[in-house]
Amino acid sequence: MKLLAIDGNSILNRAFYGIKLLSNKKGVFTNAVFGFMNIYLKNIADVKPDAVAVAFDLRTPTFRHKAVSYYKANRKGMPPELAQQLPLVKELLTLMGVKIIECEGYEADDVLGTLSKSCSDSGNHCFVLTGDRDSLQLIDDNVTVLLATNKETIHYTPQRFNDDYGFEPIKLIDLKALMGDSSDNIPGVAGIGEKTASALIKEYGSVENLYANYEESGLTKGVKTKLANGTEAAKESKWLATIVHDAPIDINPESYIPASADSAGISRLLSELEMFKLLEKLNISVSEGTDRAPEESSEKAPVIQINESSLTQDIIAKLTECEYLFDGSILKVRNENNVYTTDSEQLICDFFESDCIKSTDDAKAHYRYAMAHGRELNNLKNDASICGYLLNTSASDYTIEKLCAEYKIHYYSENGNLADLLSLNGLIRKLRTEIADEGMTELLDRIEMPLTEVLASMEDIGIRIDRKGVEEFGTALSEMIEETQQIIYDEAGHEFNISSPKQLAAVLFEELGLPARKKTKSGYSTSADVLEELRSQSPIVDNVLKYRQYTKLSSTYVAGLLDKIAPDGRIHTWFRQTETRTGRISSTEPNMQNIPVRTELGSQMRKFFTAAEGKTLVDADYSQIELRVMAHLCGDENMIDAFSSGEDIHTSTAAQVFDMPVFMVTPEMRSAAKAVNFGIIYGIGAFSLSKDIGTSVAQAKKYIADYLAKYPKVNRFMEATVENAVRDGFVTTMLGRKRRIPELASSNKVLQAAGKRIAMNTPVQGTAADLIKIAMINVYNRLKTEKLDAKLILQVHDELILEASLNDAQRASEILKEEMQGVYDMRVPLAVDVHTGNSWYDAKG
DNA sequence: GTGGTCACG
DNA sequence: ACGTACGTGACCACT
Repeated sequence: MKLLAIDGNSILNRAFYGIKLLSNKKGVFTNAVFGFMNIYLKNIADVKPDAVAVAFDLRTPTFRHKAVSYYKANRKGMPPELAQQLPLVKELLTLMGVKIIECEGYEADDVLGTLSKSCSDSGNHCFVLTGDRDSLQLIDDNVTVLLATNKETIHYTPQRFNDDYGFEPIKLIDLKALMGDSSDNIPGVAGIGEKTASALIKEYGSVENLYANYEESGLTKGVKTKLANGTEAAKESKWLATIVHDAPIDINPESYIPASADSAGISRLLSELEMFKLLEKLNISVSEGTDRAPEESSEKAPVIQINESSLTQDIIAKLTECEYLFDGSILKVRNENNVYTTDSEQLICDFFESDCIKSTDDAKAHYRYAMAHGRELNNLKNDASICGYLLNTSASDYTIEKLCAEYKIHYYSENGNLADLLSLNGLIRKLRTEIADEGMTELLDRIEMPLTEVLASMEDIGIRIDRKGVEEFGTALSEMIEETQQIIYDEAGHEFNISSPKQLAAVLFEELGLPARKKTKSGYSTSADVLEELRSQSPIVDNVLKYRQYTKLSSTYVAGLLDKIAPDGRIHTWFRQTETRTGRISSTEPNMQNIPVRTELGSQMRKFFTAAEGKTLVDADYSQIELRVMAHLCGDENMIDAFSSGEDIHTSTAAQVFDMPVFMVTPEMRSAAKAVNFGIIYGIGAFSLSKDIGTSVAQAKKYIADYLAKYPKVNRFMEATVENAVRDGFVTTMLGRKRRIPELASSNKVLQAAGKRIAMNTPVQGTAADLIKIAMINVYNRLKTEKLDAKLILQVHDELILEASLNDAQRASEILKEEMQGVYDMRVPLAVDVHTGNSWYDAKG
């Protein structure tokens, strides 16, 4: 039979360091569990073993075994992020019916040594799965070592080992006895490294044979002396390097045939860890682990007896409260034990328009449906995914099934395709309770739910685009690309793929010998900031930068946008409301929030976004909203005064930091102050600031210190925010939006520092997001109630764009400005710039 | 699918 | 010793 013997500690280690730190919403780290299971499942599929044993180190206070005695006792312990995952993996394996071996005083590799030896002796085949090359000594005809590396798992048979090392596997012990291994505290022979050791073993076969014969050999004097001095060390090291094969464990492979798995237990554990992909891979549904929800308590059976019937006008008229789901063609409404379905557009719209209080999922799509049919959607109070998002902005998605698992609500999978609909009631009630507990009810009712309708309307209306103009721009770009490409080929002396960072790096840094500064994981960086520094050294650099700019415009903007023009000649982006960690909305297919503006050439794109015939665009953007939010949140008088005076904030900051009157501030000083202001919002760091403004780190440090001295409450606010975040594990915006920050619980300094920057930035960015969302809702409602021919069509974080009839544009722009400025009572004024124009380019002012 | 790069606020 | 500012999405090369 086939036995798969796994070095649990080794694989867990590899998993932990190979995958970035992940955690569930409670802050439990999960990356090692995730990685371990991936490696485990992959190898189970490859090997198809009859039996599986997973060995873990077990160290006890009373050291009985050599390896533990003192040599390994001083090894660095596991970081806490990994240590806390160890019991989780053991629990998971146990639930899966997999046998775990822990033997007091022995390490995992000793257990594997024992198991593989006994398998080999009894004619069974053993596969040893580990990340540790030490175990390669166990290889023989009946023992294959599966070495897990970052990329792949290498199957080490005797043949493969010989190909790699040039001697038999068992002699790996002798190799280590000579060269030593610092990570295992094996001293080896002083002065003998890998190359010499390997040559010696290839020639002499073993430490013993080497020492019996080396004196008379033709080895150099130096090597002979080293060997002579290391006689004892070699013997001791060989003993240390030898994996034992007589650990007191059950060696009968039959004992390790897995027991049946506890699906419910696995489902519960993995749901808790939010590892839903893994659950899927194991063919277990999340619902298997969910108990009946407390709300649904025991008097109700899991299967609800449902009366299904067709939706009718009479039923709609009688409904007062219900849950419904709608996939775009079939509407399913639930009320008590009744489910009503229909595919009639008429009935669907009538239902949407009815007074019934509604709960659903994906509200925005339903508003769009209603709008497309010229109808309304009334009294929609709850959207499960929006609720889920408010409670945890970091999840990858918010399906009803996952939310049920996460919030321990019974998921009615017994009821087949009605599971989502029947689970919705309990789920929404639970999410509502949690939202209330966390003080986010207003955020949900006053901002996020009303916003779904606004976003639906914006998507539905879209923005007109001049297809012909874009096509012509594309043609011009193509010619420029062609031309630039040819020049680059000439300068390089040959053709290559300029778009390949790898090939470009080869040309620039190897063939042309330009100095490479920054490295990436896979080679030298060719990013714009690196190239910028090299511009003076070769004309090719400038052309590469041009090529990059042209191809970016051509592929992402010209081709990308042409691809998204709808039959009505307009672009209908998708606004995502449950995507960002901070509370901003995002835009996809296409992304309308990153249309070029910063360069002259790029900004030409905006000329093609226009108002329809007889209409105009009105564009309003907040000036420095994030700094104003900061001033409000921290209450610093100096900063508030600066904004209240109407002075340019960067100039004013420069005057403060450089301690001089405003009229003496030079453009350079203003620009440095601007960089510091950005730094303050992002969670300041001297290194990055110095790079940004091209000064020394010391100088940057001084700027920051001077800044914080002038704005003491900014400093205090930052410190308090981080302190609270570390204590609570989350930060909050002005309107109560929360973001968990698991990085703060990490023991990794780099991650911790990142967590602190997130803590400093999120309340500012998130509050600005809250404010513009409120403004959007108010603008939308004002335009509607005042019956203006003007509609919101785009939001770009601090900017709102309307399409208005020429008649109503003036009034609409007044409303826009008024609502944006007056959105919230702040300690500083909110300034808004408004412009009107036929194209986005013109309306941007 | 991931990493590099670059567009935006 | 190491990595280096916050938040996004799209495209390309490469594995």
